[in-house]
Order: sequence, then structure tokens, then C-alpha cells
Amino acid sequence: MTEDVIDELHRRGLIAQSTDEAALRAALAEGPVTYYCGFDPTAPSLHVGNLLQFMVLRALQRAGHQPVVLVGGATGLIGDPRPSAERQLNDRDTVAAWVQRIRDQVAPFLDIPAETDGLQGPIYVNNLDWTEPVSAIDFLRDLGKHFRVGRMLAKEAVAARLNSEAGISYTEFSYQILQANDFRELYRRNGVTLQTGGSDQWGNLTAGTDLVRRTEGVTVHALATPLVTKSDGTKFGKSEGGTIWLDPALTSPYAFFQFWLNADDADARTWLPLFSERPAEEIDALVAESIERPAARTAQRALAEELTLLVHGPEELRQAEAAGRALFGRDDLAALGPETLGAALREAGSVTVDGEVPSIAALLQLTGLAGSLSEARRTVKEGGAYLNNERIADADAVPGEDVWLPGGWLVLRRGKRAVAGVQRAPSAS
RNA sequence: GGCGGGUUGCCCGAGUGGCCAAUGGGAGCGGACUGUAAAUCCGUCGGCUUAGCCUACGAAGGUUCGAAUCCUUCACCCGCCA
Repeated sequence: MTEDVIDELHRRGLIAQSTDEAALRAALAEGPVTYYCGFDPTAPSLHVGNLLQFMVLRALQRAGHQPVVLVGGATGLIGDPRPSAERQLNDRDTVAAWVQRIRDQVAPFLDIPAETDGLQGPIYVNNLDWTEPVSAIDFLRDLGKHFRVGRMLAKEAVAARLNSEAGISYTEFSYQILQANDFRELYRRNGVTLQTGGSDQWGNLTAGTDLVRRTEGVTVHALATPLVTKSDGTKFGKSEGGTIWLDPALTSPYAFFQFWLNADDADARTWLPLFSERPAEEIDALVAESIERPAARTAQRALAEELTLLVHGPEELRQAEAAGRALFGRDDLAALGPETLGAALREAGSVTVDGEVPSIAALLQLTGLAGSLSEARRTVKEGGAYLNNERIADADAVPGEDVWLPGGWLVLRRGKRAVAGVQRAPSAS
């Protein structure tokens, strides 16, 4: 008995809603379907929240379908309405630069070796290509006529904004038309018949299927993933340092690994099937073990390993794991050896000091463990600052000669989890 | 264009001349307990050369010994009317 791709997506909990599922399943069974998912350049990098979309894209790709990745060079200039408030517009150069970065970032998730037969590499498109030439007259006559304001107002994000103090600008109100036009354009150009996205995109997704049906007379499909939640009600994808980005320059592989490892038990168990491509039995076994022996954090570990490998590759995974073991292990720091210690601290984040050694408070700020000197002092006062695993009492003290570890390192820690290294420049000694 | 309401720290939201760096809640951060978890409890939560000083209550001016609080202008948001 074989599982088709819709079964797999259901089993993993990746489908929140879809257009006529029986028809979609039939279309997918019939032969390769060309499908797309769009990413708007609202930041220089994608983040963990976007990973879920890649899970869907990859599952479909493995099933032999043709992915199209759209980066929203046009829609990124307009702004998808959020339920809370109007977006800050970014200037064109910034958006253009982000388009490129995001386009490059997608590659590892979907690019497949040429020799892997039967599987299709992605087609990359930018909606600026077809949106920019549309004149105001074209927009209003050829597109606008197909949209009823009543329906547009009913879309969740729009309705939420209308009912809020913030209101909504005409610019953001128009967003759904642009996204609907993307679907139609990709249908015409590439024969795309399926769009995937988050459930918060449902209104935009159906705007597209409606437009295609109305103007092309064809029924196309939409598939929405659920919103990934956290059991404590906070937003998925954030941690101490803020958003967990996929770009290693913005979130180190170590921090990325730690993000998953620190997930709470209930969350790790629900996230595992969503984000893991392991076979069903293996996932069940991991969840079972997590329930039986929560302290082992098997589900967290599985997520951390699998996703760090996917996003950052085997070498970075090895480093991130080793760093975590070194910094959270019971081993005496001095016994680690300069090699291991240095690698771990560089992975966790470190700074180099040259010449006169700054005070503890200054070091906490330099390493980013504290946002300001005041915050650093406060942390010390609260007993949350540690130097080489020893609690620090005086924020203004300067580390003495005797505390430097092999290789010229200091291990600075704030609280239980936030660690950073300080290395003395070789020339200074 | 007219009238009315509004703009306070990361978010929500009190505060209507000195006792306001600004009540309260949430988030965040630290500690205790733990498993680098959750829950709970305690503490903390603008910055700095930290018993003091500086900057802040949409923006700019003004009144006053003294303003988040009063006045003027401007900007933006919401609602109703045109």
C-alpha cells in the first residue's frame, strides 16, 4: 500500500485547507503538476517560519512534480496586509537586493543533482517582471474588473484591519489583486495549476484560483499549510536573539541548532512530523521516546539535527553539535583544549579584544550578551553573568591574567543558555 | 472640505501642572526549582562616566519657578458628515 503525496502531507499535518481535494489528488496522480509558492522580500533572509513551505515544496517535488519558486520583487514593494498594522515600505533598491539574496537562499532546498532522474529542479521567477509593465489603466480595466470589493473586504487580513484602529491603505488593500495576477500569469506562462502557502495566505490563494477560473475558464488548486504554533502562545520562530533566520550571517548555525534543541516538549512533538522527512514509523518512535523519557529530548534533537543539516549542511551541523556539547558539558573548560574551545566559541559567537582588556560589563555588551552597559550591570547584579562558569559579582572588574583559558579565551555566559567567547588578540600578549 | 475622537516606554494601556523615568498587564531578561523543557515563585525591565546625571510621553514652538499633563501650529490615524 503506497502513500500518495496528499496522504503524506495529511499524515504530517501539513494541510490546513485546500481547494477541492479530490480533484487535486486526481490531478497529482495523473502526471507531473507544475506548482508554485511565493516568498516576499520583506527582510534580507528567509526565516524558520518559511521552512514549512519548503517541506510542502519538497514533498511535491519528490513525488515528481515541477516546482516554481516566485520571489515577490513586485509584491514586496506593496506589502501583504498583516492583521495588526500597515507595513513600512522599503525602497526599491533594498527590495531588489533582498530578492537576489532570497533567490540564492532557496537553492539548497530544491536544487537537485542533475543525475537524480525523474525529479525536477525549480524554475525561479520574479513577479516584478510582469507586474511592472502593467499600467494603471491595465490594472483597473483588465484586473480590477474581476474583483468584487465585497469579497476583497471579506478576506481575513483586510477585515481585521478594517476593524482595527490602524485601518488599511489602498496600497495594501490591492495586494491580493497582484498575487492573484501572479497565479494567472504563471498559469499562462508555465502552466502552473497549484499554489501553496501558509493558511494566512488563504485569501490570496483563493483570489488567484478565482481569477484563473474567471478569465481562463480553468480550475486550478490551492493548498494551505497550518499556522505553526507554540504551546505558550508566543510566535513561532523567535528566540532570545529575535527571529531565527536561515542566513548563517544573521543566525549562526549554532543558534539555529539551539533554537530547535530548546523547543518545549509538547512543541517538539507536534513539530517533528511537520518538519521531519523521516519515515512515519521513525517519527512515531521518536515521539514515543520523547514521551517516555522527556529529559533526553529526542524529538528536539531530531529536529535540530535534521534541519541544521538541511539548512546549513553536514559540516556546520557537526560544528554546532560539538559547540553545544562543549559549552553545556560538565567538562572543565580548561580541559577542553584550545582547538575545541575555540571552535565552540567561534560557533557560539565571539569577539576579539586588542590591547587593554575591557571590564566585564563592557565585554558583556561587546559580545552582544547584553544590549547596553546598563543591562550588563543589571545582569551582574541579578547574578546572571558568568565568566568561565563562575558567577561574577563585580561588573566593573577586569578579567585578571589568571582567568584566560588556553588559546587566549574567556567564556562569557549570560543566564543559562547565552554563551559568547572573548579572545585576546595574539599581539597583545 | 467640516465636525468629533485619538497619537504615552517592545506591545496593550493608566496618568490631565510638581509626589512621573511615568500605575497596571503582557512580552523580554535574571534567579530558585529542573532536563540547555514546561508550570510555579521571586526579582528586573530608557541610557550613562550609575547614591548622581542625561534623554523621553507624535513633531516644533510657547505659557510657567516647574508640563506627559495648559496654549499654538504641523504631521499621522480613527469615526461621522460633505
